[in-house]
Amino acid sequence: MNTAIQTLDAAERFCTERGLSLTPMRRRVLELLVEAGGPVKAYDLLSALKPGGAAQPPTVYRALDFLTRAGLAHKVEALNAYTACLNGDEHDPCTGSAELFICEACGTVDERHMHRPVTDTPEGFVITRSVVEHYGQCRKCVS
Amino acid sequence: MNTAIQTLDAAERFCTERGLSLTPMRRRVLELLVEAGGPVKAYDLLSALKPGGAAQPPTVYRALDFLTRAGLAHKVEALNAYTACLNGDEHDPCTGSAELFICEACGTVDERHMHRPVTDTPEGFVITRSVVEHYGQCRKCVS
DNA sequence: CGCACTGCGTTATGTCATAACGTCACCCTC
DNA sequence: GAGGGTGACGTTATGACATAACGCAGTGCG
Repeated sequence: MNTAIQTLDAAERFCTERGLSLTPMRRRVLELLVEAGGPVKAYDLLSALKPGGAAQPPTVYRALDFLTRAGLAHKVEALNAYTACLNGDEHDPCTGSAELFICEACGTVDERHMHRPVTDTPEGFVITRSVVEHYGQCRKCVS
Repeated sequence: MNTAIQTLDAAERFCTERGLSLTPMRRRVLELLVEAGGPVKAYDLLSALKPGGAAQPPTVYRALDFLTRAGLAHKVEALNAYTACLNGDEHDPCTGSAELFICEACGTVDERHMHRPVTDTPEGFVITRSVVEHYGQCRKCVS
């Protein structure tokens, strides 16, 4: 799939612009996330990494930590899984929180960024991070 | 604290009305959640249960499963923790998804129910369950 | 009684994540 | 170019979260 390569290149640019180093390890993990096109478990990434040298859990978790901090990936909290953060072919990683729509039938994740304000906030509450995940069925799987 | 007893009684009524059996074990776990006033880890509940007979993980997880299905408790996904679902003194457990505001300073959870529609849904996507968790600081901890 | 069902005990195991320490490469500065 | 700081990663071990699978007791019902 060609888009994967394009977005990886874009990710590379994104990192260099910001002084972040997208090392081979990190790039490889991002590549796996992009190829998957949906949430992937850390230990599945680990297995996928094995062929080229035995990787250990901390290796993967460090890469995921980097990618999530950089905004190139998200953790899907309710699944204990991780997904790449890409906006189509134009790579423009989200800066804040994202809203995820996860199809429980085919596993794909549709990502939207939160435009809508949180109107029902308790008085004086200051939000620093939000987790918004919707589970259900996508258009294809409903029909 | 008297409200705890009131809400537990209310929970009891709530269950009997619906043909659910709030057994001593389940009631005890709910009681612990209410007393905590915030998210509690499963293994912390387990420790709290120990004094009166050695409990094992499945015991707690079964109780939590019952309570969450009944709408008397929620799992806080991003914390791997659980919290009681109580609306003040009047016990009226939520039927659908809740929106949680979690103070990272004092650990309290403020629960709101989602009145607002999700406007930015992908076309044709049918939502069956939503996880909405906001992290930050409550009014008391900000100042 | 014989049977199904529910709740819970018990043992064992599976799954997810991180602590702690060592090594190497890189870069900066003197 | 020797010393020293830093960041990335390897490695070992362990901690933290969750469930599978089986058995048994109590209850309700034909």
